[in-house]
Amino acid sequence: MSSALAPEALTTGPGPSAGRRPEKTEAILDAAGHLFREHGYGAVSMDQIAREAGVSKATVYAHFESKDRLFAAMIHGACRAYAEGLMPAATEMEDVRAALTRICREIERFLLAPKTLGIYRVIMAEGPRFPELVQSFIEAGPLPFRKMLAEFFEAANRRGALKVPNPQLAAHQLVWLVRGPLYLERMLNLKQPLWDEQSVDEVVAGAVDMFMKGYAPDARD
Amino acid sequence: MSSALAPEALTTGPGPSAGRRPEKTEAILDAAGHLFREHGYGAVSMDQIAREAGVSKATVYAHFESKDRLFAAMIHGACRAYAEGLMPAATEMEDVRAALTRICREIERFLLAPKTLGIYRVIMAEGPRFPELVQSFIEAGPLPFRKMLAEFFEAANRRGALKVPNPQLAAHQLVWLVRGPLYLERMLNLKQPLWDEQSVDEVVAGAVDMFMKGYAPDARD
DNA sequence: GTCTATATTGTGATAGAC
DNA sequence: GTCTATCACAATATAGAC
Repeated sequence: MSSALAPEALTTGPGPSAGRRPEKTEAILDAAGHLFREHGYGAVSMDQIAREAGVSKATVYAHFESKDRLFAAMIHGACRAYAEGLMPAATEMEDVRAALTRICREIERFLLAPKTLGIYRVIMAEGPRFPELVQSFIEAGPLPFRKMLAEFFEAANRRGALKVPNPQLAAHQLVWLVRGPLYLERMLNLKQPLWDEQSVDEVVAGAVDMFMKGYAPDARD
Repeated sequence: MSSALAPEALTTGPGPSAGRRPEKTEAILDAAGHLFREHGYGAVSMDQIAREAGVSKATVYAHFESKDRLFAAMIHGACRAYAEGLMPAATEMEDVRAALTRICREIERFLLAPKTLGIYRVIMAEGPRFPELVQSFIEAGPLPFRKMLAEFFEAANRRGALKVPNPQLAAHQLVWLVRGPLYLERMLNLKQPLWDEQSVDEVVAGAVDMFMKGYAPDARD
C-alpha cells in the first residue's frame, strides 16, 4: 500500500541507480532534513537546500523528482532512525520501577530530542498536504513504540509486577507523563524559562511515581 | 514589552481607525484564521484570504500592513479566545473527584478542539519565525491555565482534599494525561482509527483515576 | 476605504553544454 | 550525472481611479 514511499521509489531516475553518487544523495537528504526541520517546509527553497548540500539545484532535481518527493524521502529516512533509535530492549528487567525509569529516560532522550521534535513539527504542519506520508510516519514511529510499551505492561501483568487494565491507554499515559511537561517548552524552543522550569529529573521521577501509584499490583480499586 | 502586539497596533492606518469598516476587518481576520489554521501559513496566499473574506486584496492590505502582521493579529485574537474559553471556575467544588472530572472534560472540549489544535499547529510550525508572537501566545494561553490549575491544587492541599507536592508539575501531568492519548490522532486528524482508538470517556476516567491514586491524601509514600 | 490592474520579486522546475 | 543560465509562474505588495 505504501509502496510509493518505499525507499527506492523516492529517488528519481530511469535505471536502478544509474550513475548517481550516493554521497550526494545523502548530502542532499541531510541538508533537506536539517533545513526542513529547522524552518519548515514552506520557508525552505530548493536553492537553499542545494547550497547547503554543496551541489547545484539541477543535481537536486536529478536525485529527487520534486520538492514534495524530497520531503517525503527525508521523512522516510527519519522514520527509519525513529524505529532504530528507540526500543531499549527493556524487556529484561530487574524490578519494574527501575525498568520504568529507564524507559522514561529513553523517552526523554529520544522523543524530546531536537531532531525528533523537528520531525514532529513539520509533520504536524504539513500533514494535511501529505496524508500517505502521515500514515507511514505513524506506522514507522509512534505505533510500534506504543505496541512495545503495551507488550511490556502485559508481560508485567502476567508476572504480577503490575496491574494494568488497559495497556494501550497506559502506554499513552506513560509517554505523555514524561513528554508533556517538557513538550511545549522544547517544541517552541523557548530559551528563557517562561514558567518555572521542570527539570528532567523531576519530570521522570514524577512520571514513574504516578505510574507506579496508579498501576502497582497492591493498589486498592 | 509586547506593545507591538497590542490589538490596536495590529491594524494599519494613519488615524485611529480612520474610516475602516470593522465588519471587513473581522471578515478578513476570520478568513485568515480559518485558512491559516487549516492549511498553514506558507500554503495560504493573500488572494485566497481576500476571496474568502469577500473583499479585494488591496483592502486586505489597507487593514493589515503585511501577511506577517495579519498572521500576528489572527494569533492574537485566538489568544483572547483562549483566555476566555477556558477557566470553568472550578474553584467551588463539591468533591475533588467530580471537580477533576469536570476540569478534564473542559480540557478535552477546548484543548483538543479543531480550532485550538489549528492554532497550535501553526504556532509550532511558524514559531521560529515569530519569536515575540510565541511569547505572547504562551503568556495568553498555556501559562495562565497552568497557573489556575496549580492554584486549584494548592487550595485542595490546604483543605486536605489532595496532597500535591509540586503543583506546577501536577498541572502539566493532569493536562497531558487527558490531552496525550488523543493528541496525535487529532493533531494529524486521522480519519481511520490508526491504532485502537481511545474513547474520550476512557481517557478522562483514566486520567482522573491515575491522578487521584497519585495525589490522594491517604496515599502512602 | 475600496476596487481593478499591474509591478516585482522569489521559487519550483528545465534546457543544454560537458 | 553535474553544472550554468534561464523559463514560467505564483505570490507579495502597490498605483491609481472612484
